[in-house]
Amino acid sequence: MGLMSLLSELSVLVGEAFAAEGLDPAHGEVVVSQRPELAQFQCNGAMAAARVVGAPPRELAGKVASRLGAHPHLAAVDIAGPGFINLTISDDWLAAVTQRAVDDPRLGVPASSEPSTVLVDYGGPNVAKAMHVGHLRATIIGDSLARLFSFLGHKVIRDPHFGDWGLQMGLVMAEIERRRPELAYFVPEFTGPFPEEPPVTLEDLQEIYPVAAARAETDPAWAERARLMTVELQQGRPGYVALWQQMKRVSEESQRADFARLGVEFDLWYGESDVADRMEPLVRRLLEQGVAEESRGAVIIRVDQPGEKRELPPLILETSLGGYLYSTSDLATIEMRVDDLGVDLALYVVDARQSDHFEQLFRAARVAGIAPPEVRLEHIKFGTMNGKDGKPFKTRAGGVVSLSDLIDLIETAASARLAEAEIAEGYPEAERKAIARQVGVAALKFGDLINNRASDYIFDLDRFSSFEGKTGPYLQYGAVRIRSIQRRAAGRDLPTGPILPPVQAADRELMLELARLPEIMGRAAELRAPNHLAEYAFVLASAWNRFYDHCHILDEADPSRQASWLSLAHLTLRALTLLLDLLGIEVPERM
RNA sequence: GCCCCCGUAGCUCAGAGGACAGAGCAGGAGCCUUCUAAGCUCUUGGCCGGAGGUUCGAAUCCUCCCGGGGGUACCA
Repeated sequence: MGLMSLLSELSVLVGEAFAAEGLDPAHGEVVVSQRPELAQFQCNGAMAAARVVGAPPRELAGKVASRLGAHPHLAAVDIAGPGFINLTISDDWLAAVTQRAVDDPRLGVPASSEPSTVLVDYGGPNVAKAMHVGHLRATIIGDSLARLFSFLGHKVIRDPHFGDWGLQMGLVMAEIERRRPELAYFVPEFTGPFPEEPPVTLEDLQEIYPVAAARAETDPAWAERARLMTVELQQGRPGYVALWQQMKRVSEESQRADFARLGVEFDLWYGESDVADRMEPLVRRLLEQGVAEESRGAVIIRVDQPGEKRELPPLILETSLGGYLYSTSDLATIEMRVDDLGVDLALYVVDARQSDHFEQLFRAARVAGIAPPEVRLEHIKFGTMNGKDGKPFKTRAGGVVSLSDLIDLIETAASARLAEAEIAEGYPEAERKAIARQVGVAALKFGDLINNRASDYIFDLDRFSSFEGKTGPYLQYGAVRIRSIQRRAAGRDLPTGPILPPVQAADRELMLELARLPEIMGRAAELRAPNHLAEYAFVLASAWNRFYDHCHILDEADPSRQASWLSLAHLTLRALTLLLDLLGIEVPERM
């Protein structure tokens, strides 16, 4: 039996008391108290249980409480209100629990007893487009979830799933053709060799794509041309494939650089085109099986089952021109992920606006038998990042803000803040730059991840770069303060020692906060909600900062108390560093 | 029209059916001869969009309404 968390142990304890009364031990679930001035923990089960047996809740709570009263781990057991059982644990036990975390490389967080293969599909860059603010959320939420599931013992596969095979390719190619029809790529019978150098730079593509997208709106004939070019690319026309490969290379270069600045790495670098070979056989098979059908010249799968509450249009697999869509590649990608990668759980970290698409896609995957029932497919949806005006975040000129510009903005703000701080003055220039980068990225990521992912949120550079209060840098600052103490303690050869029972509110509360780590991680994973990690990291850092203020470790006269506090500081740093790592945030040595 | 998401303090946002609804910022009052003040302490501020319902108990679940956003067959 592995380590149990404090809350699970308490729940077992109270559950046994319920069982002794002939009731379901599940009623014994213990949670952190909502009324800290009354108790540390509470159990609400007596009210529900009382209903089952038809007894007065307070009376039942009293019976359970009297069975718990003498337990050596508990310092106080009270009944309050309609039948709350309030619990306060003994300081001795709290110290023992904290010591257990100190001795555990996993800080008391158990690894999953049923490890799965979890694929996280996030980032979603498109060929021909540099990443912009819209990619920020997908990237950092997905990255955080990937890190969390990995820490919890799952096999995680990170895949950005490039958009590289759809109509956007035809649109861009058609626009390049319009401007430079003489290029070899467009000569019908020519099969190469084609020029080594791409005919377009990333800047060109940046300019071309929006123009092409707009032209498709106003010029139907031209749009048709783009569709046709898409189909011909998918069918392997040499000139288009050559051009496509060059555009892809140019785009990927900048995207990898953006991901690198955010400290995000992937295990696979797959895109839609990587399942190109599967699409045609898949569509044919589904037609043969009668799962797919022809309708209005296209091949579709109807996804409305009898009894389905949500009506949805069919999923289109093949256009009337014979082209494939992202629906097709998404379905083929599910097949690949299930058959070749053995995925148990796939998390699609994609904008909430695509929820209909994923509902259609997942239903289609079920009816087609591509995803067996035991494979879980989930759309991890998130809201839009808006500007101060509540509308999608734009530059002053009204353009889309590129991801690298956004990172520049926040790093510049961090540099400015650093320049104001007298303590940073003596640092070498290189270190100051590194700190500005780490602080900037921390502010950006934490500012995003602290929000519930489902809601839209407002990005306000001034607020994000104040670096005070509930921000990424606040957490880094807390951790850095511990490092500073550690350096000084090492300089004076001060040892760490066994955790002693707390002597005041500040160290007791820090220990209590640390004991919540396992439940927080479990909940964050279950809800796929990094904001629970972020919120807890802030609460823990606050508890540390209070402790820092009230308990002066280096001045402590009692050597064993000092050694205990040093251990507590070490543990806090490990917990903070771990949490920040799960949020994708680095901790500087000093700042 | 239909479907999905969101309306919580001046602002930005949390909130696991439970006890008087929380945080950060902003506003007010304090704390640097002591481990980094990017910090700490205290404080002002809310009929949780509205109306019903379920429940011992609802910001949380259900229904309707109002307001905002998004999506709705060959874009991603």
